Amino acid sequence: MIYSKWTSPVLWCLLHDGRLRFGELRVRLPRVTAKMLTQRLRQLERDGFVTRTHFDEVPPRVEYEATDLARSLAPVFTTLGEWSRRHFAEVEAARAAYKGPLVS
Amino acid sequence: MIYSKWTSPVLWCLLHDGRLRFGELRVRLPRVTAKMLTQRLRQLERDGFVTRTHFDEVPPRVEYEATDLARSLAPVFTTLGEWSRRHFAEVEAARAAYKGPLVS
DNA sequence: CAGCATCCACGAAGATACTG
DNA sequence: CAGTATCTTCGTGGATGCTG
Repeated sequence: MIYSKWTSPVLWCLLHDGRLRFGELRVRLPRVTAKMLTQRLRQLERDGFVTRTHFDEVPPRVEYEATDLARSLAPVFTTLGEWSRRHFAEVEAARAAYKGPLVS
Repeated sequence: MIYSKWTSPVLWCLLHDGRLRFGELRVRLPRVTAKMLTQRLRQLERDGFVTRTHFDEVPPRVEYEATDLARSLAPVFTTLGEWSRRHFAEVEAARAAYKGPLVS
């Protein structure tokens, strides 16, 4: 999950704002393409993190919602965020002080 | 960090087993190539997570060790591990039950 | 509106050969 | 032993066009 670029942002939106339509997610994540958004949502659905509800209307409406399994990730997000707030400045300091060969 | 394939495994070895030589890391991570191991170690050094100690001997000896900054990541590893132990079975169950289109 | 199909760009990673 | 150099492979992600 973490390894894919847009999974966390998508999940974050659904955890934070509740049930959302495809287009509403696009508004919240202006840089994501429709293709990638679809791919990530399918994967999240397959893995049990979101539910997809399709309404047979015109124009079409599809809503996505985070599951309890997704909500169980809250401590992971919290711990990562805490670490970042407390320690990321040290990373930046190390980078500024680094004198060795450039990292590819 | 998480986004790169070998960063976590390398860091895990150094946090778990202490100071290690380049070759000792290769033994613990048999699938990593020397090139990638070097790249990740350089990046970890640049970002302040490991120290590199070079001994001017023949044959050469280089030792890597996790810093306090690396050790500060312990809660992140713990939380992720806890989540996995408690919930990964649910992901596998969701995958087994999934009937939709295959995810690229 | 919510997508799918197609093609393309790019960077991480792998394979292999060589070296101080 | 601990790398470096070079080439190739692979997969994510981006851009564009089309459709029920």
